[in-house]
Amino acid sequence: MENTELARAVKDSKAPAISRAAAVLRLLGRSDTPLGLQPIARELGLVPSTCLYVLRALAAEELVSFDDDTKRYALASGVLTLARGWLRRDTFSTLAQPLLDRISRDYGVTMLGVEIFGIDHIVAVAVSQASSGFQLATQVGSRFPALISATGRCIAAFGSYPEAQIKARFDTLRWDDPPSFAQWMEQVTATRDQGFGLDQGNYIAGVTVLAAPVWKARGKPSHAIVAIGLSAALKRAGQPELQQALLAASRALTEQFGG
Amino acid sequence: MENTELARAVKDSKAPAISRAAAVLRLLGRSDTPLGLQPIARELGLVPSTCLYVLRALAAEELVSFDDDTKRYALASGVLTLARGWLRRDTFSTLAQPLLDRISRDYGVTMLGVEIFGIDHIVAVAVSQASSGFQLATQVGSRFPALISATGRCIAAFGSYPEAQIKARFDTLRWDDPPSFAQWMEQVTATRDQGFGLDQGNYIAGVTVLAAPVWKARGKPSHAIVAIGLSAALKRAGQPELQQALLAASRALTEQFGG
DNA sequence: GCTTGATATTGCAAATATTGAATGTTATTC
DNA sequence: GAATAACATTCAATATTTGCAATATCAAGC
Repeated sequence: MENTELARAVKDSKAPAISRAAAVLRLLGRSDTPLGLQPIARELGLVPSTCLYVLRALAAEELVSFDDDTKRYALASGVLTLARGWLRRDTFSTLAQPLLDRISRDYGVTMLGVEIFGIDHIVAVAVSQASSGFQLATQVGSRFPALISATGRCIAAFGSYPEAQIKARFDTLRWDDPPSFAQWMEQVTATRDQGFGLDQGNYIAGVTVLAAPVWKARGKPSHAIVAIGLSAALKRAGQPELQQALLAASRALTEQFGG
Repeated sequence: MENTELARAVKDSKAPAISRAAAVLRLLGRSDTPLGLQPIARELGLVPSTCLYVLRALAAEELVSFDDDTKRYALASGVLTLARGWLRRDTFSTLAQPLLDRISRDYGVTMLGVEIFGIDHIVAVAVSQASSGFQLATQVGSRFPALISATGRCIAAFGSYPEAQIKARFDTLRWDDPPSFAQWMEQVTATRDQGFGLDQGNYIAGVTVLAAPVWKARGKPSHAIVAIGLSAALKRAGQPELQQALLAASRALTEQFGG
């Protein structure tokens, strides 16, 4: 479990309190309800007293809130203020946001701007929710495996990773309706030709996902923009146009951003 | 400076590394460019070697990024992932977002959902940028003094703070075009009657801000929703309707949320 | 209302993170 | 291009934090 990983991080680091603090913050972020001291300590394999000091320090920094009646801890909005510092300086999310908003509005889809972390994972750094109908809820900061869904096909297509490595990663993915590796590799090839990735109900049944890569520099794409909509709705309402809009936006972003 | 405050936090805490880490994160969040070890240590009054270990621990947790060529540190997207954990569980921002999006679209204004922290400060927890024209850039996580602008008038009007305390805070505010305290108190009274606060170019010249309070429980309002637009544009296009929309949304939120 | 089980909190000894000087490394100046 | 300055990094001694046990506090069950 995470316990052993945390134990290692604590051992190797010269500032173990920080590893513990980060683990606590992540645990609180994962939890759906505020947690008491004991559950936190137990889950992370920490000594309660140590855990208490960590929580107190985090509370003093306004990164966690403490309810004195229930003695429960939860994330506080201080984490948002940290995130703002990141957002403020991220060129991609700033440039992408208006484009995402427009496509989202024009086609009634949820749009994401994601940052690519190699073949490991992607993080949503800009979000524009579909205004109407079914909401496919994703927040800024959401993390996904790199090779999943439409973005995954882009990363495989344009990332020039050895096939063995891709296969190994591919085998760990969880889909609603998993494609075979062969099928998927065909789609990766198609992605290379078309310039965008397409996932029709594989990742989530009934949901179509399109993704187009964005380059900060030559080489592997650094980001992607993603459109997510109900397959039924997209069939009715101009998926071809959406594809063009997505491609145009991704090219514009590479232009401005990669400069 | 912050040095002395940090020094105190470090002394009092049983996990000083965490205070230092938080200070480092905030500094990196404030900075417009990545920073080297020395500037960080100097600014925060930390011993360089200690600061190095803090930065390494934060980097290992993916909360800061490290460029090995330039030896510079910056916030990493891990802070976004933490923020997501908070957003995911915040009822107000979830409920408010669609309402903000709609008003923003209908009236071409930038909409904020803010959380109120007593008479001290407010934090933007949901944002919907005006789609067109001049962008009044505010990100999720942005922090403002509690009594500034239209929200400030709401907090003064509905917060039942002693006037002396309000006056003391008021005197520390910075406005483009500062109202006198007497003028401002009149507007606070008007806010109590109308149910929403109005700032016409005081906070930012040429910009009109409206804010309506939202209650989680009886007593002081816990949140507010805020509309921000260019004064000239709002005069042309239905400020009265916007006021009604804002009031309706704030009442709906109090209903669902406070319910 | 008392007991029981659980939790949060404190004190103390031992392990170890912090410190400041020394060393290696890069960038800048002449 | 050498010398210098600033920087990042390592190292060993010590001041502190950590972990455990003991205590205090709380909630639930009988």
